[in-house]
Amino acid sequence: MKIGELADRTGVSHRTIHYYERLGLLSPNQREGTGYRYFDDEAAKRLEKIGALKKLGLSLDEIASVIDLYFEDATGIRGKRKVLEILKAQLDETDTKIAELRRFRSDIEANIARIEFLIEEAER
Amino acid sequence: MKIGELADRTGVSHRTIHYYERLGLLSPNQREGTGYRYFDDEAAKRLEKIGALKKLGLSLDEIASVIDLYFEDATGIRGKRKVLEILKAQLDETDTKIAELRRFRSDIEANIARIEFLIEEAER
DNA sequence: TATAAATCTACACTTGACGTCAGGTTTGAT
DNA sequence: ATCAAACCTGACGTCAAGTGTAGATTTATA
Repeated sequence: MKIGELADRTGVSHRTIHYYERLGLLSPNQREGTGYRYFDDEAAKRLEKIGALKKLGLSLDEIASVIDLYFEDATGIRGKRKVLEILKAQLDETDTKIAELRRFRSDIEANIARIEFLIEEAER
Repeated sequence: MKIGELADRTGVSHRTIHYYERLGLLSPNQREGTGYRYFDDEAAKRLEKIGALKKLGLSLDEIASVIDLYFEDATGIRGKRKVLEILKAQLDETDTKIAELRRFRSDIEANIARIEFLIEEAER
């Protein structure tokens, strides 16, 4: 598919796709003589994954350095250990983030309880 | 305490503190004739909370509009219900984010398992 | 009392992540 | 064949979130 369709399907603007390409986050699988970019379905999946990683707070640079891990094919065992390392680091980071969110969550709950108490008290 | 100490204690640069003040995220509790800013302990807590909210992905503008909820004193029951609403919305948001992170986490785990399998296979 | 360190204001600069615009090429529909 | 729509590149603009710098003032210390 061409860039327009990819943009429509993913909700990512074509200029943003250009930009991501320049950063090495994804690349069209062929450009033939004409200059037009042609993408396959994986490109759409990559864009989705990029969005998810962004939501996690990763910068595009950080994403660029890990995105390929999610789309490696089964061939090429070379470097797999390193991939494993990086993935495990990501796992740790994710756990940390979850823990932080949990703490934040109970903070909010405490605040809610406090306010609810105040309201109740005021109503009596 | 003066801005330097606050900066040291929170790890937020004095320039950033100035910047936050301009955005209405926090304000020194007095400035007397001299022009120097003097902060109390609450300022440090506010900076911490700002950091937490940023980590949740809130913009400084959004933070400015909710930060006070966390530091309201017990007086003034007026509007408490609204505060409650906002806090509950935040709670929901937080839950959503936690859920997203969990999904992301199991994604990573799946990838780790896949790669581990590949390595093991290659070693045999 | 001198002088170095901390602080002030105001303005300019930076970086990341895009968006806009202009001028040119390619494609698709008639 | 033509002509609009889609695409290309490159340069510039923008917005958020800061950071840097200069010149002046205030405070702390020897």
